[in-house]
Amino acid sequence: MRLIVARCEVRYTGRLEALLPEALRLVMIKSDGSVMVHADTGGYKPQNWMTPPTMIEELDGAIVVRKHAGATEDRLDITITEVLSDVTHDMGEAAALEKEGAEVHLQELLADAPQWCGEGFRLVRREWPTDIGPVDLMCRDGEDGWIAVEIKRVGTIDAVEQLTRYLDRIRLDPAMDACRGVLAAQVIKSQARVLAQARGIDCVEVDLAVLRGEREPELTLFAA
Amino acid sequence: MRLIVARCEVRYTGRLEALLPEALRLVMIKSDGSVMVHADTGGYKPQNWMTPPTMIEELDGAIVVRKHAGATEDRLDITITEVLSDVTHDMGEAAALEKEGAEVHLQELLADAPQWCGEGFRLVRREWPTDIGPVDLMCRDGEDGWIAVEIKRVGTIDAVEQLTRYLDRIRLDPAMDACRGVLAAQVIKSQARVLAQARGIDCVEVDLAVLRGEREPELTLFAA
DNA sequence: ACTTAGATTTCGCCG
DNA sequence: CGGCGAAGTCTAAGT
Repeated sequence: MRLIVARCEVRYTGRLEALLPEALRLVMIKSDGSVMVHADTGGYKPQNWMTPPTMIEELDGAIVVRKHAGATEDRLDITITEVLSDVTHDMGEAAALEKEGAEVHLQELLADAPQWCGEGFRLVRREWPTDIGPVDLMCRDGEDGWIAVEIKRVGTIDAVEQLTRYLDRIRLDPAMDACRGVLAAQVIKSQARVLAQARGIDCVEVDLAVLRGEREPELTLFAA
Repeated sequence: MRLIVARCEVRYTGRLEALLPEALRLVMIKSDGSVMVHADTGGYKPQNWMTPPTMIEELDGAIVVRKHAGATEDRLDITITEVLSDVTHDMGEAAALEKEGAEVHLQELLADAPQWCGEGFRLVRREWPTDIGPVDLMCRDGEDGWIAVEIKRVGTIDAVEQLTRYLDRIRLDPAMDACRGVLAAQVIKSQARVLAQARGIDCVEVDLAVLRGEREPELTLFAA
């Protein structure tokens, strides 16, 4: 990884045109060809960048980064006027990130315990195929009724639209014309809840800690 | 901006749980409180990060970054075992990025020349309000018919859904119950085109260079 | 090569 | 502060 702290001007030409006037910035060049230009503020995002695969040329105080982007060419022009620091570190391979709590994980936990999506639910299969894409879970309830379950980390209006499209397709099959829909998410936005209700789709908020059995569900009032 | 090249292990607890096993990485700490952990590969994204506002504590070889995230707390634990480099640069304020070619520019250009959205169109107003959000352009045609125009850089199926939701609301007004819809974009995906046609929504592909008057539209065959 | 869907999306605007 | 829409979104997976 090469780290250049320098006074520079940066121009991007590609999906749009952008110019960074001359100022002190960090230019980070990774061994995979990534190039990022960071200011000391502005948070997470680089002010300018190019993702791999790239071609990097350097002549004099100018760094040109190129990339084939379909028909046209993306191009990053870095003009350096003063170098404060320019160091390269060999970092080798860094182990990958181990994550837990993403949507896929939620789907695994709910597949193992579909009753959290609705009383008496049992799993028929995960990734139930339709001609416009797979439904996360397909279940049946105590009366053998079908239920399509869409799982999100955050349940938005888009999730309701997506589940609606699936239900439209599924119900074309006469054997499943009464298929119900359930949106299951860690958080469900109120607007999504309203739209779901209007379309007869049930909403369920699920708690990761409860699903993992780490925490008891909230106490039921008037429990025996 | 502080740049630390070090062997470290990083743990994130917040919206999910994540662990980065010990390896050589770059820890970037911006003066606005942003913290990013980059590997030498993996492209644009840091392997781990926290966006401002943050609280940063440092004790011995451990850096702890905290942040209030609603009810709970987000936390980044960086455990450093070997420091290869640790430098701080004062960069001052970096000038902001000047962009051109984003959706807002497309909207400005089309607002000035709505005839590119349809023959005889004239603009009534930009950002026409509905109770679920503003329509990009509201126009009327030669027969005084209403047309809601949704503008995107890339026209996808989601854009058609969005415009459909707007039209449903707009047509509730008896004076506008015949309001038509137009999706205008630099590129329109074929799936979006199919869905739009099924819903009676017109699609228009617009060319930025033509809109800016930099280039003539394609020659009309059999022109007089 | 292209399309689709997820993301600790981030970011900005407006209520 | 929450909600919504855009982003040069990026990225990984499937076709």
